[in-house]
Amino acid sequence: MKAITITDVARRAGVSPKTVSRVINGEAHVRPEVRDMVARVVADMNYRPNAFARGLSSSRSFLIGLFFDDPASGYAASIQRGALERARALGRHLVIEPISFDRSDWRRLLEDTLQGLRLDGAILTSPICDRADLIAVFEEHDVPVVRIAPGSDFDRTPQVRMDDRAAARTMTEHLLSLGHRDIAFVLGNPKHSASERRWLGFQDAMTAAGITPDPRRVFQGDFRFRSGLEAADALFGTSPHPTAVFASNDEMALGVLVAAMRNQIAVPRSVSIVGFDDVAIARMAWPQLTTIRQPNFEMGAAAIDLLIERRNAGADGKSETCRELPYELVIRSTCMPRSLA
Amino acid sequence: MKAITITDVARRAGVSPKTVSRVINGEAHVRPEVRDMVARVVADMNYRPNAFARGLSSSRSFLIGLFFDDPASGYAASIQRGALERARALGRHLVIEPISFDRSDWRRLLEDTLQGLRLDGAILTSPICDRADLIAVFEEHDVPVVRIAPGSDFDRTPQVRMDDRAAARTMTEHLLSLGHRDIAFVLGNPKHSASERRWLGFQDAMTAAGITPDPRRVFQGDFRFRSGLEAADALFGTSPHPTAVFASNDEMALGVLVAAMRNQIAVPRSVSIVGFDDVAIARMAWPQLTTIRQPNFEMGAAAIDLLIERRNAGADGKSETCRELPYELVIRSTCMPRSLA
DNA sequence: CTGAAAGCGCTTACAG
DNA sequence: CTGAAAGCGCTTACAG
Repeated sequence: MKAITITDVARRAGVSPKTVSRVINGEAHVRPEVRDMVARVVADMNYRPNAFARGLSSSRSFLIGLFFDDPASGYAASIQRGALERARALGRHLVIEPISFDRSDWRRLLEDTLQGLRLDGAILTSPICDRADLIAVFEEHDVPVVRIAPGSDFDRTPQVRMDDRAAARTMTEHLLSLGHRDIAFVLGNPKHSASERRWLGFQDAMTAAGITPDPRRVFQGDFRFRSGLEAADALFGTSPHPTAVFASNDEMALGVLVAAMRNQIAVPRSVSIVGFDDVAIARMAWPQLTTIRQPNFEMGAAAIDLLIERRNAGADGKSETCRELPYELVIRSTCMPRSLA
Repeated sequence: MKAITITDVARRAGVSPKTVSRVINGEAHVRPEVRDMVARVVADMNYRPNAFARGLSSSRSFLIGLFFDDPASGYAASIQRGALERARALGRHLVIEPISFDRSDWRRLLEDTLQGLRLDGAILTSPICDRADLIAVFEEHDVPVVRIAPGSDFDRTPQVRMDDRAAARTMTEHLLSLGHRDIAFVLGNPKHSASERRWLGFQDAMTAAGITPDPRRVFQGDFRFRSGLEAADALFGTSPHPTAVFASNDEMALGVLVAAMRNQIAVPRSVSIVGFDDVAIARMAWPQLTTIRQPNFEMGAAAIDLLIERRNAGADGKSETCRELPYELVIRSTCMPRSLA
């Protein structure tokens, strides 16, 4: 199948290739009747511009890179899906790129990609979005970056975020409103800046309620199931055990839930458990997990929007630099008022 | 930062651009000392070929498309990860493309991609890999395809698979060896050809053991958690309930597990439950799920291998057309001998 | 084994 | 508002 080129279209339409180019790129300065006519020929001939020719002459690639540390995590998957749908709707393609800082040649690999692919933009997710040396590489190669949930250098790039601290505070207040006072907290992976924000939000609410969190009720986790399980095994080994546990994400909350079962502690009758994220597995547990819904899909889509707006606004033009998306407290079945315990 | 071109390298090395091209592409017919010298200049100058110029002149893109129906499923995520790692190791980039047959213009969207991006190859996953009209579009555009776990038209494209039928038979034999005779089966989503193969494997083992599966113990599911839950609620409403349940994937097995808990049926004491896939959540349940490990990561990587081998072999050359990967029975904690029940 | 010429299919920069 | 010319940075096809 021989591909149709812009020259074929121009010949058939009786105009120059440049005019066809103007029409397909929606540029101004084409008489309406010419525009319509050319558009009709384009559709008739089923013409599609060659992305490589376009990229070569204009150094626009229509390719957006999504950079991940661990592309297989549930967190990454939902962001990816949001970015994917929006990118396709806007005629861009999404290239997935893993970054491994373990490899000493990560920088060379990245530069290969950046120089070879001439990405129109890049999306950086947590935790790699907080590496200043990484961002610098993108800056050197003039690739616009949007970061999702960064924890520092807020003025350096546009960003998409949600208020983890307020969300954790809301969740803690929910537990307090149920009468809980002895609340354990499982910290998230310290590499992710969100971990600290969630911990601060927990403290905010406790302090406001006149409670000083007990250090013996705080456990270091890493956002993985196993760490929640181990924290909770330690927790339930003490007597009395806390009446509620706030895990910094759902996967760890599930670990806490399993530990409770192993230790024959009824949930929520004897202990309330809450998570954070609202990933799919929150509804596959029994009881179903009370959690905070984090709008990952929407954050992925918003990151694409910011990148495109930026591009359309031009280097000088002003465009949005921070989009904050709302969270939501999702009450399901792992909590119960303390007085009924 | 002005990019370095092949001409810059050629000038510095005192050779023609064509010779540099030969070196970076590893072509034959370059004197070893020239090759080494040029390679040194390339490294010194930190030269990286422009993918668009390359693509435009050679119609090779170094881009491989991974096509999904539902890119957010856990199944898709692990295949993606395998494909991603192997593709990057071989200097290819992975573009993720969703296909929605719900949209009447799916074909046009796909053709835009195929003609615009000139993919070097495409990986099709289940269930879309069994759509003959989809495969035809790739054929028309001369894009080599490798399918993962197809259910028909085996001679049409190279493929990566595992023996679902034998795996299901193995799992069933495990249950039979524990003394179970009254085994319920939850069917998978009929759109996926693997669903039927698993069902056949179950029947194989039952028949070989002289048992005719009871139709009232067979439930239609769709691979989603909820369908497992609903099937099992029906199941546990009967008396006596089966002593074992084989769900066609882990997510549904988790649904069965939750249903058992809701119905106060002890697992595995009163009922054994097994799944299929060995996704991450199989270990986040309590008790941990006995299942079949499906090598998704390896299948994604193998698909890339087949695509590259094919390309290197040329249109006429022979290359591998079917790679079957091994499964594994993973015994965890949701099963128990029937005699102890 | 090596290179000069032409071309891939667009867009940029300019002219009118 | 429209177009002719040149060029993007490689590789192909050919010659020697």
